[in-house]
Amino acid sequence: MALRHSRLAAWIAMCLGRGARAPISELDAGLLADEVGEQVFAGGTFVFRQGETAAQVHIIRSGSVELSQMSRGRRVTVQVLVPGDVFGDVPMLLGEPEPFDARAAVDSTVLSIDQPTLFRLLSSRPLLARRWMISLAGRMSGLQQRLVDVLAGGIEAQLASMLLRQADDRGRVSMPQAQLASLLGVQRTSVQRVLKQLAEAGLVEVGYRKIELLDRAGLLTLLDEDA
Amino acid sequence: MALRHSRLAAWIAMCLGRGARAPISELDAGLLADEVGEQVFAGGTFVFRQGETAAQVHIIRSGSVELSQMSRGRRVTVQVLVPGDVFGDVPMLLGEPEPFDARAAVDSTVLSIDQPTLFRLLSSRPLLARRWMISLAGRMSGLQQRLVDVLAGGIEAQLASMLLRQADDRGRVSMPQAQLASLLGVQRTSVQRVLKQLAEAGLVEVGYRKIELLDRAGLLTLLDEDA
DNA sequence: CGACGACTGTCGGTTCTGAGACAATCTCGG
DNA sequence: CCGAGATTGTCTCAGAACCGACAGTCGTCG
Repeated sequence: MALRHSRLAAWIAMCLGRGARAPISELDAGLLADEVGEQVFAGGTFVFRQGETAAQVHIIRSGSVELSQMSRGRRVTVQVLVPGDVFGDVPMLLGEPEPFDARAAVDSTVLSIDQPTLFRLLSSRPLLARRWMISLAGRMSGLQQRLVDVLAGGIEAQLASMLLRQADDRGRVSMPQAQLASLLGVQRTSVQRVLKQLAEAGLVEVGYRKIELLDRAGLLTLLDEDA
Repeated sequence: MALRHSRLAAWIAMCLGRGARAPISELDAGLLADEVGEQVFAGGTFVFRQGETAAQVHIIRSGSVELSQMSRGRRVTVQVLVPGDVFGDVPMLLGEPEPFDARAAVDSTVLSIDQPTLFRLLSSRPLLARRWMISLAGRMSGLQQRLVDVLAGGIEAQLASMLLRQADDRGRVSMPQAQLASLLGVQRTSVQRVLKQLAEAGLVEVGYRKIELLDRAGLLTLLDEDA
Protein backbone atom coordinates (compact mmCIF):
# COMPACT_ATOMS: atom_id res chain seq x y z
CA MET A 1 0.00 0.00 0.00
CA ALA A 2 2.77 2.39 0.86
CA LEU A 3 4.41 1.34 -2.36
CA ARG A 4 1.30 2.00 -4.38
CA HIS A 5 1.02 5.39 -2.72
CA SER A 6 4.53 6.48 -3.49
CA ARG A 7 4.35 5.30 -7.09
CA LEU A 8 1.12 7.19 -7.48
CA ALA A 9 2.69 10.31 -6.05
CA ALA A 10 5.63 10.04 -8.43
CA TRP A 11 3.29 9.59 -11.36
CA ILE A 12 1.20 12.58 -10.36
CA ALA A 13 4.30 14.72 -9.99
CA MET A 14 5.43 13.71 -13.46
CA CYS A 15 2.08 14.22 -15.12
CA LEU A 16 0.98 17.50 -13.64
CA GLY A 17 4.50 18.83 -13.82
CA ARG A 18 5.25 17.76 -17.36
CA GLY A 19 6.99 20.30 -19.47
CA ALA A 20 6.53 22.69 -16.64
CA ARG A 21 8.46 25.68 -15.53
CA ALA A 22 6.88 25.19 -12.12
CA PRO A 23 7.29 21.54 -11.26
CA ILE A 24 5.07 20.19 -8.56
CA SER A 25 6.74 19.45 -5.23
CA GLU A 26 6.96 15.93 -3.87
CA LEU A 27 5.03 17.04 -0.86
CA ASP A 28 2.15 18.36 -2.93
CA ALA A 29 2.14 15.26 -5.08
CA GLY A 30 1.94 13.18 -1.94
CA LEU A 31 -0.96 15.23 -0.63
CA LEU A 32 -2.81 14.69 -3.86
CA ALA A 33 -2.04 10.99 -3.84
CA ASP A 34 -3.49 10.81 -0.35
CA GLU A 35 -6.80 12.16 -1.50
CA VAL A 36 -7.47 10.68 -4.89
CA GLY A 37 -9.89 7.85 -5.39
CA GLU A 38 -9.26 5.35 -8.15
CA GLN A 39 -11.96 3.92 -10.34
CA VAL A 40 -12.03 1.69 -13.41
CA PHE A 41 -14.40 2.28 -16.29
CA ALA A 42 -15.01 -0.36 -18.92
CA GLY A 43 -14.75 0.77 -22.53
CA GLY A 44 -17.98 2.39 -23.62
CA THR A 45 -19.16 3.34 -20.15
CA PHE A 46 -19.59 6.91 -19.01
CA VAL A 47 -17.48 8.65 -16.39
CA PHE A 48 -20.21 11.27 -16.28
CA ARG A 49 -22.98 12.57 -18.46
CA GLN A 50 -23.77 16.01 -19.71
CA GLY A 51 -25.88 17.92 -17.22
CA GLU A 52 -24.73 16.09 -14.11
CA THR A 53 -23.39 18.06 -11.18
CA ALA A 54 -19.65 18.56 -11.38
CA ALA A 55 -18.63 17.29 -7.98
CA GLN A 56 -15.26 15.85 -8.84
CA VAL A 57 -12.21 16.55 -10.89
CA HIS A 58 -10.64 13.65 -12.75
CA ILE A 59 -7.19 12.63 -13.95
CA ILE A 60 -6.72 9.81 -16.42
CA ARG A 61 -4.36 7.15 -15.11
CA SER A 62 -4.66 4.77 -18.02
CA GLY A 63 -6.81 4.29 -21.06
CA SER A 64 -8.60 7.01 -22.97
CA VAL A 65 -11.68 9.13 -22.36
CA GLU A 66 -13.48 11.24 -24.91
CA LEU A 67 -15.42 14.39 -24.16
CA SER A 68 -18.30 14.91 -26.54
CA GLN A 69 -21.58 16.65 -26.88
CA MET A 70 -24.69 16.15 -28.95
CA SER A 71 -25.26 19.29 -30.93
CA ARG A 72 -27.81 19.69 -33.65
CA GLY A 73 -28.33 15.99 -34.11
CA ARG A 74 -24.66 15.30 -34.48
CA ARG A 75 -22.15 14.11 -31.93
CA VAL A 76 -19.11 16.33 -31.82
CA THR A 77 -16.05 15.27 -29.90
CA VAL A 78 -14.39 18.11 -28.10
CA GLN A 79 -11.33 16.27 -26.96
CA VAL A 80 -9.77 12.84 -26.65
CA LEU A 81 -7.98 12.57 -23.33
CA VAL A 82 -4.98 10.38 -22.63
CA PRO A 83 -3.18 9.43 -19.40
CA GLY A 84 -2.09 12.49 -17.47
CA ASP A 85 -4.89 14.66 -18.77
CA VAL A 86 -7.11 16.47 -16.30
CA PHE A 87 -10.80 17.10 -16.87
CA GLY A 88 -13.88 18.22 -15.05
CA ASP A 89 -12.20 21.05 -13.21
CA VAL A 90 -13.65 23.81 -15.35
CA PRO A 91 -17.32 23.22 -14.53
CA MET A 92 -16.37 22.46 -10.95
CA LEU A 93 -14.63 25.79 -10.52
CA LEU A 94 -17.57 27.56 -12.11
CA GLY A 95 -20.16 25.63 -10.17
CA GLU A 96 -21.87 24.64 -13.38
CA PRO A 97 -23.11 21.24 -14.52
CA GLU A 98 -20.91 19.10 -16.73
CA PRO A 99 -21.13 20.49 -20.26
CA PHE A 100 -20.06 17.24 -21.93
CA ASP A 101 -20.47 13.52 -21.85
CA ALA A 102 -17.26 11.79 -20.75
CA ARG A 103 -17.10 8.31 -22.18
CA ALA A 104 -14.29 5.82 -21.73
CA ALA A 105 -13.16 4.84 -25.22
CA VAL A 106 -11.39 1.74 -23.89
CA ASP A 107 -11.05 0.24 -20.42
CA SER A 108 -9.69 3.11 -18.38
CA THR A 109 -8.53 3.95 -14.88
CA VAL A 110 -9.50 7.36 -13.60
CA LEU A 111 -8.34 9.17 -10.47
CA SER A 112 -10.86 11.48 -8.85
CA ILE A 113 -10.79 14.19 -6.21
CA ASP A 114 -13.94 15.70 -4.80
CA GLN A 115 -14.59 19.39 -4.76
CA PRO A 116 -14.14 20.30 -1.09
CA THR A 117 -10.88 18.38 -0.90
CA LEU A 118 -9.46 20.01 -4.00
CA PHE A 119 -10.49 23.48 -2.85
CA ARG A 120 -8.86 22.85 0.50
CA LEU A 121 -5.64 21.74 -1.17
CA LEU A 122 -5.61 24.65 -3.59
CA SER A 123 -6.16 27.13 -0.78
CA SER A 124 -3.49 25.74 1.46
CA ARG A 125 -0.85 24.97 -1.12
CA PRO A 126 -0.11 28.07 -3.22
CA LEU A 127 2.40 26.31 -5.45
CA LEU A 128 -0.07 23.60 -6.21
CA ALA A 129 -2.62 26.28 -7.10
CA ARG A 130 -0.09 27.94 -9.35
CA ARG A 131 0.66 24.64 -11.03
CA TRP A 132 -3.01 23.94 -11.51
CA MET A 133 -3.48 27.36 -13.03
CA ILE A 134 -0.67 26.64 -15.47
CA SER A 135 -2.34 23.38 -16.36
CA LEU A 136 -5.55 25.27 -17.12
CA ALA A 137 -3.62 27.80 -19.17
CA GLY A 138 -2.00 25.03 -21.17
CA ARG A 139 -5.33 23.49 -22.04
CA MET A 140 -6.69 26.91 -22.90
CA SER A 141 -3.79 27.54 -25.25
CA GLY A 142 -4.39 24.25 -27.03
CA LEU A 143 -8.06 24.99 -27.34
CA GLN A 144 -7.36 28.42 -28.83
CA GLN A 145 -4.99 26.95 -31.35
CA ARG A 146 -7.52 24.33 -32.29
CA LEU A 147 -10.18 26.97 -32.76
CA VAL A 148 -7.87 28.83 -35.12
CA ASP A 149 -7.29 25.64 -37.08
CA VAL A 150 -10.99 25.08 -37.45
CA LEU A 151 -11.79 28.68 -38.33
CA ALA A 152 -9.00 28.93 -40.86
CA GLY A 153 -10.90 26.31 -42.83
CA GLY A 154 -9.46 23.65 -45.02
CA ILE A 155 -10.00 20.09 -43.93
CA GLU A 156 -6.50 19.18 -45.04
CA ALA A 157 -4.81 21.58 -42.64
CA GLN A 158 -7.22 20.72 -39.84
CA LEU A 159 -6.55 17.04 -40.25
CA ALA A 160 -2.79 17.52 -40.37
CA SER A 161 -2.91 19.61 -37.22
CA MET A 162 -5.12 17.11 -35.44
CA LEU A 163 -2.89 14.17 -36.40
CA LEU A 164 0.20 15.95 -35.13
CA ARG A 165 -1.55 16.76 -31.87
CA GLN A 166 -3.04 13.36 -31.28
CA ALA A 167 0.01 11.32 -32.25
CA ASP A 168 1.71 9.35 -29.51
CA ASP A 169 5.49 9.39 -29.14
CA ARG A 170 5.89 6.81 -31.88
CA GLY A 171 3.98 8.92 -34.36
CA ARG A 172 0.84 6.83 -34.34
CA VAL A 173 -2.77 7.86 -34.00
CA SER A 174 -5.00 5.02 -32.89
CA MET A 175 -8.66 5.64 -33.50
CA PRO A 176 -11.22 4.91 -36.16
CA GLN A 177 -11.57 7.45 -38.91
CA ALA A 178 -15.12 8.09 -37.79
CA GLN A 179 -13.80 9.42 -34.49
CA LEU A 180 -11.33 11.66 -36.27
CA ALA A 181 -14.23 12.97 -38.30
CA SER A 182 -16.22 13.80 -35.20
CA LEU A 183 -13.18 15.59 -33.73
CA LEU A 184 -12.94 17.75 -36.82
CA GLY A 185 -16.66 18.21 -37.16
CA VAL A 186 -16.69 16.84 -40.70
CA GLN A 187 -18.03 13.86 -42.57
CA ARG A 188 -16.22 10.56 -42.33
CA THR A 189 -15.98 10.32 -46.10
CA SER A 190 -14.27 13.69 -46.18
CA VAL A 191 -11.64 12.47 -43.74
CA GLN A 192 -11.22 9.44 -45.91
CA ARG A 193 -10.68 11.53 -49.02
CA VAL A 194 -8.06 13.77 -47.43
CA LEU A 195 -6.36 10.86 -45.70
CA LYS A 196 -5.90 9.23 -49.06
CA GLN A 197 -4.28 12.37 -50.43
CA LEU A 198 -1.88 12.50 -47.50
CA ALA A 199 -1.05 8.83 -47.97
CA GLU A 200 -0.35 9.33 -51.68
CA ALA A 201 1.91 12.24 -50.79
CA GLY A 202 3.84 9.84 -48.56
CA LEU A 203 3.10 11.83 -45.43
CA VAL A 204 1.16 9.14 -43.58
CA GLU A 205 0.33 5.49 -43.75
CA VAL A 206 -3.24 4.42 -43.12
CA GLY A 207 -4.00 1.17 -41.34
CA TYR A 208 -6.92 -0.44 -39.60
CA ARG A 209 -7.89 1.80 -36.72
CA LYS A 210 -4.59 3.56 -36.82
CA ILE A 211 -2.60 6.10 -38.80
CA GLU A 212 1.18 6.31 -38.83
CA LEU A 213 2.87 9.63 -39.43
CA LEU A 214 5.75 9.20 -41.84
CA ASP A 215 6.75 12.82 -42.35
CA ARG A 216 5.91 15.20 -39.55
CA ALA A 217 7.80 18.06 -41.15
CA GLY A 218 5.77 17.62 -44.30
CA LEU A 219 2.56 17.72 -42.33
CA LEU A 220 3.70 20.89 -40.61
CA THR A 221 4.16 22.66 -43.93
CA LEU A 222 0.48 22.04 -44.68
CA LEU A 223 -0.50 24.23 -41.75
CA ASP A 224 0.88 27.51 -43.05
CA GLU A 225 1.55 27.91 -46.72
CA ASP A 226 -1.25 25.94 -48.31
CA ALA A 227 -4.51 27.21 -49.83
CA MET B 1 -5.60 60.67 -7.06
CA ALA B 2 -7.01 58.82 -4.07
CA LEU B 3 -10.39 59.12 -5.70
CA ARG B 4 -9.16 57.69 -8.96
CA HIS B 5 -7.59 54.84 -7.03
CA SER B 6 -10.70 53.91 -5.13
CA ARG B 7 -12.91 54.09 -8.19
CA LEU B 8 -10.48 51.88 -10.02
CA ALA B 9 -10.52 49.40 -7.18
CA ALA B 10 -14.30 49.31 -7.15
CA TRP B 11 -14.36 48.77 -10.88
CA ILE B 12 -11.82 45.94 -10.66
CA ALA B 13 -13.82 44.28 -7.91
CA MET B 14 -16.96 44.45 -10.00
CA CYS B 15 -15.35 43.20 -13.19
CA LEU B 16 -13.26 40.35 -11.92
CA GLY B 17 -15.96 39.34 -9.53
CA ARG B 18 -18.88 39.53 -11.94
CA GLY B 19 -21.29 36.67 -11.75
CA ALA B 20 -18.92 35.08 -9.33
CA ARG B 21 -19.40 32.69 -6.50
CA ALA B 22 -16.12 33.90 -5.13
CA PRO B 23 -16.25 37.67 -5.22
CA ILE B 24 -12.98 39.46 -4.94
CA SER B 25 -12.27 41.20 -1.66
CA GLU B 26 -11.92 44.95 -1.42
CA LEU B 27 -8.44 44.47 -0.11
CA ASP B 28 -7.38 42.40 -3.10
CA ALA B 29 -9.02 44.83 -5.50
CA GLY B 30 -7.10 47.62 -3.84
CA LEU B 31 -3.83 45.73 -4.15
CA LEU B 32 -4.47 45.23 -7.85
CA ALA B 33 -5.41 48.87 -8.32
CA ASP B 34 -2.09 49.81 -6.68
CA GLU B 35 -0.13 47.90 -9.25
CA VAL B 36 -1.85 48.38 -12.57
CA GLY B 37 -0.57 50.75 -15.17
CA GLU B 38 -3.03 52.48 -17.44
CA GLN B 39 -2.45 53.04 -21.11
CA VAL B 40 -4.53 54.38 -23.99
CA PHE B 41 -4.44 52.84 -27.45
CA ALA B 42 -5.87 54.64 -30.46
CA GLY B 43 -8.23 52.66 -32.65
CA GLY B 44 -6.25 50.50 -35.05
CA THR B 45 -3.07 50.39 -33.00
CA PHE B 46 -1.69 47.21 -31.49
CA VAL B 47 -1.52 46.41 -27.80
CA PHE B 48 0.90 43.67 -28.74
CA ARG B 49 1.83 41.60 -31.75
CA GLN B 50 1.98 37.91 -32.27
CA GLY B 51 5.34 36.50 -31.26
CA GLU B 52 6.23 39.18 -28.74
CA THR B 53 7.21 38.20 -25.24
CA ALA B 54 4.24 38.00 -22.89
CA ALA B 55 5.47 40.20 -20.09
CA GLN B 56 2.18 41.67 -18.99
CA VAL B 57 -1.40 40.74 -18.42
CA HIS B 58 -4.06 43.17 -19.56
CA ILE B 59 -7.55 44.19 -18.53
CA ILE B 60 -9.76 46.28 -20.77
CA ARG B 61 -11.01 49.38 -19.03
CA SER B 62 -12.84 50.89 -21.96
CA GLY B 63 -13.14 50.36 -25.68
CA SER B 64 -12.68 47.10 -27.48
CA VAL B 65 -9.70 44.92 -28.42
CA GLU B 66 -9.70 42.08 -30.88
CA LEU B 67 -7.43 39.06 -30.72
CA SER B 68 -6.64 37.69 -34.13
CA GLN B 69 -4.14 35.63 -36.00
CA MET B 70 -3.07 35.27 -39.58
CA SER B 71 -3.56 31.69 -40.59
CA ARG B 72 -3.26 30.38 -44.08
CA GLY B 73 -3.50 33.74 -45.72
CA ARG B 74 -6.61 34.70 -43.85
CA ARG B 75 -7.10 36.71 -40.69
CA VAL B 76 -9.18 34.87 -38.15
CA THR B 77 -10.46 36.67 -35.09
CA VAL B 78 -10.34 34.55 -32.00
CA GLN B 79 -12.17 36.90 -29.72
CA VAL B 80 -13.51 40.41 -29.40
CA LEU B 81 -12.84 41.70 -25.92
CA VAL B 82 -14.95 44.27 -24.11
CA PRO B 83 -14.40 46.21 -20.86
CA GLY B 84 -13.74 43.86 -17.96
CA ASP B 85 -12.17 41.17 -20.10
CA VAL B 86 -8.73 39.87 -19.22
CA PHE B 87 -6.16 38.78 -21.77
CA GLY B 88 -2.54 37.90 -22.08
CA ASP B 89 -2.43 35.80 -18.94
CA VAL B 90 -2.37 32.46 -20.71
CA PRO B 91 0.92 32.90 -22.57
CA MET B 92 2.35 34.66 -19.53
CA LEU B 93 1.59 31.72 -17.27
CA LEU B 94 3.04 29.34 -19.82
CA GLY B 95 6.10 31.46 -20.49
CA GLU B 96 5.30 31.42 -24.18
CA PRO B 97 5.23 34.28 -26.69
CA GLU B 98 1.93 35.95 -27.49
CA PRO B 99 0.01 33.69 -29.87
CA PHE B 100 -2.17 36.48 -31.26
CA ASP B 101 -2.17 40.03 -32.42
CA ALA B 102 -4.12 42.28 -30.06
CA ARG B 103 -5.47 45.27 -31.91
CA ALA B 104 -7.62 48.04 -30.47
CA ALA B 105 -10.78 48.19 -32.57
CA VAL B 106 -11.59 51.66 -31.28
CA ASP B 107 -9.83 54.03 -28.92
CA SER B 108 -9.33 51.93 -25.80
CA THR B 109 -7.96 52.14 -22.32
CA VAL B 110 -6.07 49.11 -21.08
CA LEU B 111 -4.83 48.29 -17.59
CA SER B 112 -1.65 46.26 -17.38
CA ILE B 113 0.22 44.37 -14.70
CA ASP B 114 3.68 43.00 -15.24
CA GLN B 115 4.55 39.39 -14.67
CA PRO B 116 6.59 39.52 -11.43
CA THR B 117 3.98 41.70 -9.76
CA LEU B 118 1.11 39.46 -10.73
CA PHE B 119 2.96 36.34 -9.62
CA ARG B 120 3.72 37.96 -6.29
CA LEU B 121 0.08 38.88 -5.79
CA LEU B 122 -1.17 35.46 -6.81
CA SER B 123 1.24 33.75 -4.44
CA SER B 124 0.44 35.91 -1.46
CA ARG B 125 -3.31 36.24 -1.94
CA PRO B 126 -4.88 32.79 -2.20
CA LEU B 127 -8.38 34.13 -2.73
CA LEU B 128 -7.20 36.30 -5.56
CA ALA B 129 -5.52 33.27 -7.09
CA ARG B 130 -8.75 31.33 -6.75
CA ARG B 131 -10.69 34.14 -8.38
CA TRP B 132 -8.21 34.32 -11.21
CA MET B 133 -8.47 30.60 -11.72
CA ILE B 134 -12.23 30.93 -11.95
CA SER B 135 -11.81 33.67 -14.50
CA LEU B 136 -9.61 31.35 -16.56
CA ALA B 137 -12.15 28.57 -16.21
CA GLY B 138 -14.92 30.86 -17.39
CA ARG B 139 -13.04 31.81 -20.50
CA MET B 140 -12.21 28.16 -21.10
CA SER B 141 -15.84 27.23 -20.84
CA GLY B 142 -16.81 29.86 -23.38
CA LEU B 143 -14.10 28.71 -25.72
CA GLN B 144 -15.26 25.11 -25.49
CA GLN B 145 -18.82 26.10 -26.25
CA ARG B 146 -17.68 28.13 -29.19
CA LEU B 147 -15.67 25.22 -30.52
CA VAL B 148 -18.76 23.04 -30.33
CA ASP B 149 -20.73 25.66 -32.23
CA VAL B 150 -18.16 25.75 -34.97
CA LEU B 151 -17.76 21.98 -35.18
CA ALA B 152 -21.49 21.36 -35.24
CA GLY B 153 -21.45 23.22 -38.55
CA GLY B 154 -24.18 25.29 -40.02
CA ILE B 155 -23.42 28.95 -40.48
CA GLU B 156 -26.91 29.85 -39.38
CA ALA B 157 -26.55 28.32 -35.92
CA GLN B 158 -23.01 29.65 -35.55
CA LEU B 159 -24.14 33.12 -36.39
CA ALA B 160 -27.10 32.97 -34.04
CA SER B 161 -24.87 31.78 -31.22
CA MET B 162 -22.29 34.45 -31.91
CA LEU B 163 -24.89 37.21 -32.02
CA LEU B 164 -26.36 36.11 -28.71
CA ARG B 165 -22.92 36.02 -27.15
CA GLN B 166 -21.70 39.32 -28.51
CA ALA B 167 -24.87 41.28 -27.86
CA ASP B 168 -24.72 44.02 -25.26
CA ASP B 169 -27.43 44.39 -22.64
CA ARG B 170 -29.69 46.22 -25.09
CA GLY B 171 -29.50 43.39 -27.59
CA ARG B 172 -27.22 45.11 -30.05
CA VAL B 173 -24.09 43.90 -31.76
CA SER B 174 -21.94 46.73 -33.04
CA MET B 175 -19.39 45.66 -35.58
CA PRO B 176 -19.10 45.47 -39.33
CA GLN B 177 -20.28 42.28 -40.93
CA ALA B 178 -16.76 41.64 -42.13
CA GLN B 179 -15.62 41.30 -38.52
CA LEU B 180 -18.44 38.91 -37.76
CA ALA B 181 -17.32 36.88 -40.74
CA SER B 182 -13.76 36.69 -39.45
CA LEU B 183 -15.05 35.62 -36.02
CA LEU B 184 -16.96 32.78 -37.62
CA GLY B 185 -14.23 31.89 -40.07
CA VAL B 186 -16.54 32.32 -43.04
CA GLN B 187 -16.92 34.59 -46.02
CA ARG B 188 -18.48 37.98 -45.55
CA THR B 189 -21.00 37.29 -48.28
CA SER B 190 -22.10 34.18 -46.42
CA VAL B 191 -22.74 36.20 -43.29
CA GLN B 192 -24.69 38.62 -45.43
CA ARG B 193 -26.83 35.85 -46.89
CA VAL B 194 -27.70 34.32 -43.52
CA LEU B 195 -28.22 37.70 -41.91
CA LYS B 196 -30.78 38.47 -44.54
CA GLN B 197 -32.63 35.23 -43.79
CA LEU B 198 -32.69 36.06 -40.10
CA ALA B 199 -33.96 39.54 -40.87
CA GLU B 200 -36.73 38.17 -43.08
CA ALA B 201 -37.69 35.81 -40.28
CA GLY B 202 -38.05 38.84 -38.03
CA LEU B 203 -35.35 37.67 -35.64
CA VAL B 204 -32.96 40.56 -36.15
CA GLU B 205 -32.75 43.95 -37.74
CA VAL B 206 -29.67 44.83 -39.71
CA GLY B 207 -28.25 48.33 -39.70
CA TYR B 208 -25.06 50.08 -40.60
CA ARG B 209 -22.32 48.59 -38.49
CA LYS B 210 -24.81 47.16 -36.06
CA ILE B 211 -27.37 44.39 -35.67
CA GLU B 212 -30.33 44.50 -33.32
CA LEU B 213 -31.69 41.30 -31.87
CA LEU B 214 -35.48 41.36 -32.00
CA ASP B 215 -36.23 37.83 -30.84
CA ARG B 216 -33.63 36.17 -28.67
CA ALA B 217 -35.84 33.17 -27.98
CA GLY B 218 -36.23 32.60 -31.68
CA LEU B 219 -32.48 32.74 -32.16
CA LEU B 220 -32.02 30.23 -29.37
CA THR B 221 -34.25 27.70 -31.09
CA LEU B 222 -31.90 27.80 -34.08
CA LEU B 223 -29.14 26.36 -31.94
CA ASP B 224 -30.72 23.00 -31.23
CA GLU B 225 -33.48 21.76 -33.43
CA ASP B 226 -32.49 22.95 -36.85
CA ALA B 227 -30.78 21.01 -39.64
C1' DC C 1 -12.08 -21.64 -38.26
C1' DG C 2 -16.10 -19.31 -39.26
C1' DA C 3 -19.28 -15.78 -38.70
C1' DC C 4 -20.41 -11.37 -37.17
C1' DG C 5 -19.57 -6.70 -36.17
C1' DA C 6 -16.59 -2.88 -36.87
C1' DC C 7 -14.09 -0.25 -40.04
C1' DT C 8 -12.38 1.23 -44.42
C1' DG C 9 -12.70 2.54 -49.35
C1' DT C 10 -15.53 4.43 -53.11
C1' DC C 11 -19.29 6.52 -55.85
C1' DG C 12 -22.71 9.87 -57.43
C1' DG C 13 -26.15 13.39 -56.68
C1' DT C 14 -27.21 17.47 -54.08
C1' DT C 15 -26.38 21.46 -51.41
C1' DC C 16 -23.56 24.95 -49.56
C1' DT C 17 -19.65 27.92 -49.31
C1' DG C 18 -15.80 30.42 -51.31
C1' DA C 19 -14.22 34.03 -54.34
C1' DG C 20 -14.34 37.92 -56.93
C1' DA C 21 -16.59 41.86 -58.72
C1' DC C 22 -19.64 45.69 -58.56
C1' DA C 23 -23.28 49.01 -57.37
C1' DA C 24 -25.73 51.20 -53.65
C1' DT C 25 -25.69 53.23 -49.22
C1' DC C 26 -23.98 55.19 -45.06
C1' DT C 27 -20.74 58.15 -41.98
C1' DC C 28 -17.76 61.59 -41.03
C1' DG C 29 -14.65 65.32 -41.65
C1' DG C 30 -13.70 69.46 -44.05
C1' DC D 1 -23.15 70.41 -48.04
C1' DC D 2 -20.11 67.47 -50.29
C1' DG D 3 -16.81 63.99 -51.17
C1' DA D 4 -13.90 60.10 -49.73
C1' DG D 5 -13.72 55.96 -47.54
C1' DA D 6 -16.02 52.38 -45.31
C1' DT D 7 -19.71 49.19 -45.34
C1' DT D 8 -23.57 46.81 -47.09
C1' DG D 9 -26.35 44.29 -50.64
C1' DT D 10 -26.30 41.23 -54.69
C1' DC D 11 -24.91 38.18 -58.37
C1' DT D 12 -22.50 34.29 -60.60
C1' DC D 13 -19.58 30.41 -61.06
C1' DA D 14 -16.45 26.97 -59.66
C1' DG D 15 -15.16 23.98 -56.15
C1' DA D 16 -15.86 21.61 -51.77
C1' DA D 17 -18.34 19.23 -48.46
C1' DC D 18 -22.51 16.70 -47.23
C1' DC D 19 -25.13 12.61 -47.42
C1' DG D 20 -26.65 8.08 -48.25
C1' DA D 21 -25.47 3.73 -50.02
C1' DC D 22 -22.78 -0.29 -50.64
C1' DA D 23 -18.90 -3.49 -51.27
C1' DG D 24 -14.56 -4.97 -49.42
C1' DT D 25 -11.38 -5.80 -45.12
C1' DC D 26 -10.06 -6.54 -40.71
C1' DG D 27 -10.41 -8.47 -35.84
C1' DT D 28 -12.34 -11.01 -32.58
C1' DC D 29 -14.99 -14.10 -30.13
C1' DG D 30 -17.60 -18.17 -29.88
